[in-house]
Amino acid sequence: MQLKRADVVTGALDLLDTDGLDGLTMRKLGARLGVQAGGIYWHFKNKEALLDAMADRIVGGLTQTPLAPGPWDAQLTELAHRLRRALLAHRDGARVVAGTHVPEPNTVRGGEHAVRILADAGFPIDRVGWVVFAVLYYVLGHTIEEQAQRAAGDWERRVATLADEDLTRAVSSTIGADPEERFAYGLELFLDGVRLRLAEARP
Amino acid sequence: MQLKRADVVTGALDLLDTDGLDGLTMRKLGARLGVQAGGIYWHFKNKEALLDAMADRIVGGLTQTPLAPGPWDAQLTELAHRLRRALLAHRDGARVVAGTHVPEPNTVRGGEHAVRILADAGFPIDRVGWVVFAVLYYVLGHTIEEQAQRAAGDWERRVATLADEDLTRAVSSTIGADPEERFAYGLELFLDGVRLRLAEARP
DNA sequence: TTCAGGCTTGAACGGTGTTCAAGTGGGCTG
DNA sequence: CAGCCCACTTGAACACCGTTCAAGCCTGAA
Repeated sequence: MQLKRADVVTGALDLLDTDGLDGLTMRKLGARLGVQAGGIYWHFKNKEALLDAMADRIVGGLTQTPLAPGPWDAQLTELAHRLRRALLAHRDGARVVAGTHVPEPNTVRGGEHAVRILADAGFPIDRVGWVVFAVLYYVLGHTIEEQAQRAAGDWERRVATLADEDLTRAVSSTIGADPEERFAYGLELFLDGVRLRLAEARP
Repeated sequence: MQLKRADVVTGALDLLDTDGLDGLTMRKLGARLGVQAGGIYWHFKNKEALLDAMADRIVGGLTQTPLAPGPWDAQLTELAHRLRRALLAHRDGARVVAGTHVPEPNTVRGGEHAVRILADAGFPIDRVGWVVFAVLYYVLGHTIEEQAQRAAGDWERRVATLADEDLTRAVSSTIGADPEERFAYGLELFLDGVRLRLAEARP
């Protein structure tokens, strides 16, 4: 049985989970697949193309099970949470998805979903994309940081040297918080703005 | 006159502007500074440390001129726009700042500023950090994409193949929009959420 | 003028992504 | 069943990367 395109992606995601994005090397991937490094280039013209395929696989399950019917804001919240969970499912998943912006099928499908939710809710169509991208930036940024545990330690060390008490409390209450609760909070901030504009836009 | 730490950072930012982050190489930087590549390691123990210093320089001017007195939301808006402009001032500036999360002096100072604005406005202190980071993720994400012109062309090509008309309009009205206007719009979405919570928190 | 030490050299090391002619082997065709 | 085709793999090379380090240079102080 020879290697198929999908097998390479699966192996690459395995390697990503064990070695992280910085440890994801064509030679190591070849070894895991029982293949020479150069052989991978028959399936993908680039490492970047492979990363794109990995990103698409990561966000693949997003629209697998249909969203429960309900108000638009509940649906959008659900979609954002699904995205975060999909990113967290693989080590450095957020970095992989953020780093590759060639829109592959699953990515497009996810975006389409988000657009339809807002459009159906009556949101001005030429602002829908602005909202979707803004939320996307937030989700990616939050999740990248969430997976970067590195930063937390540095901030913790730095916060001890701070004179300002408000700053100290703000930082420590942030790095000590439950990530999911923090994520939901920031998302809700956004949705408030969307609700406001939606109320203005329609009777 | 020998090389000083600050000269290396200046040269690195010059090279960043001409060659981009991916073209920023220790050997090329050495050539620009009239120095062998290895010599740079006397000033910075790492390329990462150099990138940290570059990031700090990029956000250096943020709190240079004091913010005009006024309501908290105007000040926060001004700070966010300053950050965006600072990131845009150098090629790939957003990627450089986003990629390095070791908090150096200027970064801390900027965060301190944002925290104080919200704290002085009466925002619950243990939620201030959440808001600041959420806004930061948005600014970085938006500006990275803004500097990645690559993506726009890909989306443009992809949008032609889309069946859904709403999606087509949403995408084209996004990539065709004035980036600054789009940036301000997304930021305002956030601020609406903050205003709402501020109104609830105090009499 | 001498000396110390801040700064630089030059070469090497191990690793990276990528290319490509040459080979292999599994499955269809005659 | 024989043979061939071509999808796939090899193995070696290429150019470049970040990083290290002994050895030297050059400058400013004594």
